[in-house]
This record gives sequence, structure tokens and C-alpha cells, in this order.
Amino acid sequence: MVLGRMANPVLRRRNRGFAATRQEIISVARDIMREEGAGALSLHEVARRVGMKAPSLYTYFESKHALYDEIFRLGMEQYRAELAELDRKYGLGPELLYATIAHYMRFADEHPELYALLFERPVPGFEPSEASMVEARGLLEDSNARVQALLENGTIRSGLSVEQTRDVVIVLTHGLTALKRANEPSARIGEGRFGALVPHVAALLKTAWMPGEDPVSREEPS
Amino acid sequence: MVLGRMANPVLRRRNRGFAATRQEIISVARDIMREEGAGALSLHEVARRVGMKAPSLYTYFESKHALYDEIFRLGMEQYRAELAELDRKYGLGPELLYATIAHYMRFADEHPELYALLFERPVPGFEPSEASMVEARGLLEDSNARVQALLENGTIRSGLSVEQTRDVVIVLTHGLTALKRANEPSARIGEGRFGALVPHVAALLKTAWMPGEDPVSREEPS
DNA sequence: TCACTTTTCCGAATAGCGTTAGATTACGCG
DNA sequence: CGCGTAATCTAACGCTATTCGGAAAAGTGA
Repeated sequence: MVLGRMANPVLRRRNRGFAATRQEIISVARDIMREEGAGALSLHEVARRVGMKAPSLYTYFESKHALYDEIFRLGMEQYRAELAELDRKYGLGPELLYATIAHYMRFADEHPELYALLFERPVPGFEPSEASMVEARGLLEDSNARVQALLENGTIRSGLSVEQTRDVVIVLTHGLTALKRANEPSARIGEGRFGALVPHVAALLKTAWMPGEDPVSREEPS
Repeated sequence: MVLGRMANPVLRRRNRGFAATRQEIISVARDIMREEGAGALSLHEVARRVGMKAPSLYTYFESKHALYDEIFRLGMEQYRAELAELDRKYGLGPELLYATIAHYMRFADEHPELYALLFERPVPGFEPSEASMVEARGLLEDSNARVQALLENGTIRSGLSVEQTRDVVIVLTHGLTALKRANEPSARIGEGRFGALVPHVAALLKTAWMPGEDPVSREEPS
């Protein structure tokens, strides 16, 4: 019974180091959350899939909540990076409004387990750690500031304040995504009852807010 | 040790009949859902609070999901009744728009456990039974038709279809409520960042849609 | 290569969960 | 009173998260 050392997943992993195993656990955990719902994560199931027994996972995470917390932090990080990407692409141009809304929806479609953990409360008793909340608050402020800067680069025509208009944008963004996920989770963006509404909502917002390089002297960007 | 027969909660209940005990179980279950989150309901905890052992609950509900399902159905019923109340109060008058949005938010504040079960997916693996889904679809159609009738009793000025405008109303309603619950669960309606936004959003909607008894000949109702 | 340390893993155990089966208790009625 | 039925119990199964103590493997230095 001399098996090659690499036939055993445990032995195979031992050589890859702590960080790699951690990553594998996180990846499998996200798989389960995607398949069964974010709140249905089970450490025993994780252990089964990575070829371990459940107690061994405690070498890598001090509890199930700590695993959730790491995934939460990771999600924040990724979302923040993607927002930065959007900024590089659109600057404060008028397409940024549509792009921001559509991106939120796309993020929810592509990483439903992250979306659930970040923007819903699917796990009873789970509160992100203070460290993760710092990241989360940072993202929130960034995000608010972005939308606000965009709005200030134009003229509000509805009598609402900049902050109120910003919050309306957030409400529409989250509402559209939540309803799309609940009613047509697999529809593509631009399609389906709520997915198709995104460009219309973006257009509608321009009834209340006129985009423009400068409220006084407007020119088409060449 | 001759205790009065009524000192034992089990004996006390025996005389009250099946339906009363069922109600007590439902009530306690809703308490727990409100305290710990809708997904954190535990039959053992229910049993403890009503003075039973967990298996005894299976006399009244054939499973934990069946208990969830009954609460789901109850919530639908109640929400539907409250909508009918709104109709009696406002008819198709222009205040109905604000009242409908505010009512959704108030329902979420007053019955968070029902709101979570009806409009979120807090319990992994729980799908309402077909019977409950009939009720749910009925409510959804009712609700859609109500908003649509209100919109048709006026003029849409945004280029959107009636159905699209109706969906925008739904998006705003759900988005406002979800964000209020996540960020300021205990604020009163009309107060707080999102709670205070309700009247403004209702007003904003009238930029895209003009209310009126009749688009052609408008009169004030005496 | 050998001995020693550290890291990684597992087996056993605890306490809680949902659920089932079977025995037991209490009640209403003849 | 005694019988039948409805309500409740205890015991058990298999699942979960978690803790502990020890085994096993990997790494380290001579």
C-alpha cells in the first residue's frame, strides 16, 4: 500500500503552505455559499470537500464566523478595486451614472455569495469584526463621495440636495438589484423585468439632474 | 406536592384546544425571529418558551419549514388586508402613492420578522409551499394592479410605459425600505437618512408622472 | 542520518440542532 | 369506571460547531 505521496490531498496540500490552504478553504466555502445560500455554510461540508476533518479547519480560521469575516473583508476589497477600475474608465463623465448602477447589479450576479454577505444579512448572529467594518465604512464613504462628485459635476433640477439626490441613486441601485436577484436571478443585465430597467432608470435620473462638464459652459467632450 | 392543575403550563394549554396552542407557538416563533433574526428560529427554543419538549411541536406543525410556511402565509394575509385598508382610505387619490410607499416601510418596521420572510430570503432551503405561493402571487398581482391603476389615473411624462413606471415605484419602495432597515432600523419613518427620503421620493415621482382625476378634465373632488 | 521542535491533522467528546418512533399521560365520553 | 383518542414525553439518530489532547508529518540543526 505504498501510495504516491501526492495521491493524498492532505499530503499534497502540506507542501503548498499555510496561505495556499487558507485560500483553498475560502474558495470552497464560497462555492458552498453560492450553491446553498450564504447562510447555509457548513464547516463539515468544507472539510469534506478539501479532504480534511472539520476540526482541522481551526488551524486556519478560529471559528466559522472568522471564515465569514475573511470572505466579507475579501468582498469589500474586491468591490472597492472594481469601483476604482470604473473611475479609471469613466472619470466623472455622464456614463458613470449608468455604469455604477449596472456594476452593482453585475457584482451581485457574478458573486452572489459576496453580495449577500456585504449587502444583506444572511447569517444570523454574524457581525463583521471591527477591522472589517473599517474597510466597509471606507468603501461606503468612497462610494458616497464618488456619486456625490458626479452629481456636483452637473445641475440638480429637482429641489433635492446633493446628499438627497445621492441617496436616491443608492436607493435605485440597491432596489433594482435586490428585485432582480429575487425575481429573475439568472436573467442577463439589460434583460428581464428589472434588469432591463437599468438604462431607463439612469435616463430618468437625468430628469432630476442634468449632467455636464460645467453647469455654465457645456461642451461635448471631443 | 398537590399542585393545582393550572400550575403546569402544559395542563393549562390542554384545555384551550388545538388552535390556541398553534397560535401560541406561532406567536413565540415570531418573537424569536424578531429577537434573533428570521433565520435563527429554533424549535427547541420555541418548545422551551411554551413549556414543551421539542418533539411535541410536531403535533402542531409537521416540520420547522411548515411553521415558517404558516408564518409566511399569515404575513401575506395581513399585508393584503392592510393594502385593502389603504384602498378604502385613499381610493385612487394622489396621496395613495406616498401612502403605499410609507406603508411598506411601516410594515417592515412593525413586523420585521414578517417582512424578512416575505420580501427577503433569510432561511436557506425554505421555499414557500405551493399553497402559500398562490397567496403570494395574488398579493403581487393585486399590488401591481393597484399601483398601475393609480398611474393610469394620471399622465406619465417620462416616456416610460405604465408597467415600467410601476416597476420604478416598486424599486424605490423596496430600495428605501431595505436601506432604512439596514442602516437605521430603529429610526421613525420621516426621520433618518432614508426614512426622511420617502416624501421627497414621492414628490420626485411626480416629475415623471402627473397625478389627476382625469388627464383631460381635472376637477377637485368636492 | 538522527534527534528535536513546530506545524498540521485527527479522534473523541460536548452540547446543541431537527426529526422520528414508540411509550406514556391526560382528557372526554359512554 | 374504562376505553379511545389526542397530546406529550423519552430515547435515539444523524447532523452541526467547537474544544482538547495526542499522533503524525515537516522542518531544523548537528
